[in-house]
Amino acid sequence: MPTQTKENYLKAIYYLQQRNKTATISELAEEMQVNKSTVTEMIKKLADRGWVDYQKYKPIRLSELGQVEAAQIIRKHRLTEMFLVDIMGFGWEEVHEIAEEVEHLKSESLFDRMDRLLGFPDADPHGSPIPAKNGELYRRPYKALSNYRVGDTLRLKAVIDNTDSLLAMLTDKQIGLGTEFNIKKVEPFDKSMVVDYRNCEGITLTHEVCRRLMVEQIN
Amino acid sequence: MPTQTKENYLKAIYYLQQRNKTATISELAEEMQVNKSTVTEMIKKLADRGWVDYQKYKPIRLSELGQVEAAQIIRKHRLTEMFLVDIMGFGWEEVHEIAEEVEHLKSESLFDRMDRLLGFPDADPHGSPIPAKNGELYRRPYKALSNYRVGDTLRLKAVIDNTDSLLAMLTDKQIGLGTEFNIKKVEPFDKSMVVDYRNCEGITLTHEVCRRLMVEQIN
DNA sequence: ATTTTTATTTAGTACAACAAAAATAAAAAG
DNA sequence: CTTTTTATTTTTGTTGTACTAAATAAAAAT
Repeated sequence: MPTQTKENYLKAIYYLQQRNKTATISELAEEMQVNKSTVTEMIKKLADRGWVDYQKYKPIRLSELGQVEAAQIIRKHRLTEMFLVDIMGFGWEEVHEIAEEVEHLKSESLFDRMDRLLGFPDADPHGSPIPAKNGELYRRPYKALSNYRVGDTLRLKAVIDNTDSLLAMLTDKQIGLGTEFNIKKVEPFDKSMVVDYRNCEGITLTHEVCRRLMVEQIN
Repeated sequence: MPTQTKENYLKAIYYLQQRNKTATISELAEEMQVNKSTVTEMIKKLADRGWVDYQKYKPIRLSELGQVEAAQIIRKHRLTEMFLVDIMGFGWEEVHEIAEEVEHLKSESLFDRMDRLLGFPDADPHGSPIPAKNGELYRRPYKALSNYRVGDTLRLKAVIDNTDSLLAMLTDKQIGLGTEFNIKKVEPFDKSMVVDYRNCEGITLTHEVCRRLMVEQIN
C-alpha cells in the first residue's frame, strides 16, 4: 500500500505522462518541489514495488499496476469533488483542496457509495473524466476554445488546469459547464477572444483562459 | 498539528479519562497495543506540546488544550458517522471503521458542512453525544438497561461499547434508538433480562447486552 | 521491609522523506 | 569525435516518527 507521498508521486507521473507520454526526474522534482536526488530514490522504491518501469537515465513510465493505482487515486479525487458539489453543495472552486485530502482514504466502500449516490457519473464538476475502478478512462476528444475562430459556436465541456482563482472568475462571469459561446472576434495581437453567451455579450476572454476551456462544437 | 498516531493517543486518553477520571501508561499500552516504553515516550511528546499534564509515575490527564484537541477529533468522528448513516445510507454497524479514517482529515469546512447538512445533530447514530467545536459536550444522564427492574418501561437512547457485531445483532432483533422496552423478567442467575418491545415479545437479552443499552425511563 | 507491580531510562531498530556534494552518464555543441 | 553541458545517480548524512527489549527506579501491596 503506497503512502500518501508515494500516491502523490504516482499522480504526478500520471499527469506528466498524459501531457508528454513520459516523465523525467527533473519534471518530477519541479512538480513535487524536492531535490532531484530525492526523486531518483523515490522512483527506485516505486520501481521495486512494481508501480513504475524504470531503467536509470531513461524516462519514467507507470507500469500496468501503477497505472491502475494512479487511476484509482484520481477516481477517488474526482468522485469526491463531484460528491462535494452535487451532494454537499460546495462550489466547484472550493473542492479541489478537500479532495486532495480525501483521495488518500482507504475505505473503498465510501467511494463506491459516493459513486452510487451520484448515479455513476463519468466526469467531475470541472468536466474531467472519472476513471473506472480498473483504471480505464474514456477521454473525450474536446479541444480548447482557443482553437476555434469567429463564427463558431461551442459548448463548454471541461475546464483544465483549473485553479481556484480561474474557477472563481468563471463563476463570476456566469460561465459554467454547458455554457454555449459564440465567438465574435479574435484579437490577432494577444489572441484574446470576444464572445457572447447566455445573456452576456461582448465578453473578453484572454488566451490564457481560452486555452483552458475545453469545448465541443455545436454548429 | 498532531499526527494520526498522536491523535489516536489523545482519543484513547479521552476515553480512559471518561471511564476512570484518569489514564495510566499500562492502560494506554493495552489500548494502543504497544510496549509501555513506547507510551511513556509518546506521552512525553504530548506533554511537550501541551496536550497532557504529566509528571512521571503519576496518572495522565489531558490538559485544557488536549481536551479540546481530543474533542474535536471525536466531533469529526461522530459527525462523520451521522453523515454516513443519514446522508449516505450506511447501516449503523458499518460506519465506525470508515469514521476512524475520516476523523483525521484536516479540512474543517468539510465537517462544518456535514454538521449543517445534518441540522447540527447532538448525537451520532449510536446516541453518543457530539462535542462542540470548543470541546464542550453535554453528557446525558442515561443509565444502562441492566440497572432497571421488572415492570419498568425504558426508551433506548444510546448504545455504548458498540462493536459492529453488537450493532448487527441489535438490528437483527429490530432494536434501534427509540425502541421502548418493557422488562418482563430478570434472571437472578445470570442477570439476563426478558423484555417486550414493538411487536417482539419475550426476547432475552444477556447482561452483556443490557450493560451497553443506555436508556431513559418513561414511566 | 520486602516483594511485586508499574513506570522510566537507555540504547537501539526500522522506515520514510529529504538534501548537498561528488561522481558519472547521456546528450548537445563544437 | 572530442569537449562541454546538462541530467541523473551515488554517496553520505540529516531529521522525524514510531516502535522494542533490557535494565533500573519508583510506587504499591503484602
